[in-house]
Amino acid sequence: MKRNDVCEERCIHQDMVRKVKEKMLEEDVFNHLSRDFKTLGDPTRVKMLFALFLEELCVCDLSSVLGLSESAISHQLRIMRDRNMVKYRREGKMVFYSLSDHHVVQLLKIGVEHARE
Amino acid sequence: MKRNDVCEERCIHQDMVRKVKEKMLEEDVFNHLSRDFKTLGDPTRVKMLFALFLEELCVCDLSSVLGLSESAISHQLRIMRDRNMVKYRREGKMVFYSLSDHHVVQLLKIGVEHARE
DNA sequence: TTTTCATATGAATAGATGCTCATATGTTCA
DNA sequence: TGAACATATGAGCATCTATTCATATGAAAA
Repeated sequence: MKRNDVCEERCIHQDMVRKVKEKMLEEDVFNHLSRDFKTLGDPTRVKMLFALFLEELCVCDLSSVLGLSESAISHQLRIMRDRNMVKYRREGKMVFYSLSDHHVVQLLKIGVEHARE
Repeated sequence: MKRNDVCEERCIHQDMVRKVKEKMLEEDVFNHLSRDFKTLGDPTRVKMLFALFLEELCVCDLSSVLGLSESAISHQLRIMRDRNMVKYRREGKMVFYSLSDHHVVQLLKIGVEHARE
């Protein structure tokens, strides 16, 4: 028979655990949160976002700045579009990308501070 | 013959690209940065960090809070120890973990704000 | 010392992910 | 319309990663 939540014994600090469980956020919030961090958790994407923080750029520009294929850049842009981290505007054949969210800028700034220490 | 950086033609906005390239941070900074974000980019780890933000907890407590095996928790703790995101203290047979870095708290807070919108 | 318990860790595996290549879409210009 | 070009996307593959299971370590109690 499987031990259930209530009759935990062993090393568990029941009071602490109960208290923490009550204060934990909803599953969805954690999933959303970790998905956003994961999006920032790739060197290519973080470079792209930093570049877009400096200037609005087209796919070709990003490709040149990062030294990666336009296909690779475009795939990553799609991911960041889906996560609402970048927005775009079309101008003729080109598509210009820029950051869509001020939170991204905040996260980048804090991250850079931390990374530099 | 491969086209080099200087004689790019096509769609590239040379001035912008040059400007952005100059302002880009060092490779190491981006790698460190993305590694930190990646560490936050997993539901299990983000839950663990949030729980540790609420209370100092032992492995067994975290296992109970998250509903995951102690082995899984321990593996994740090791990753976060290596990234200097959590610290620990031994007390008898138990090891208590807590957050080691105020940046982590900042990142979590901004992330939660964003995730909730 | 030996046993017990809390934690740590190595190996294995299933699933996720980033890039490349080929191809499709959509816009401009001839 | 058709050619040229910028971007987007699907498939495939190599790599990475989170968990499980088995085992090791380390501390306390018997």
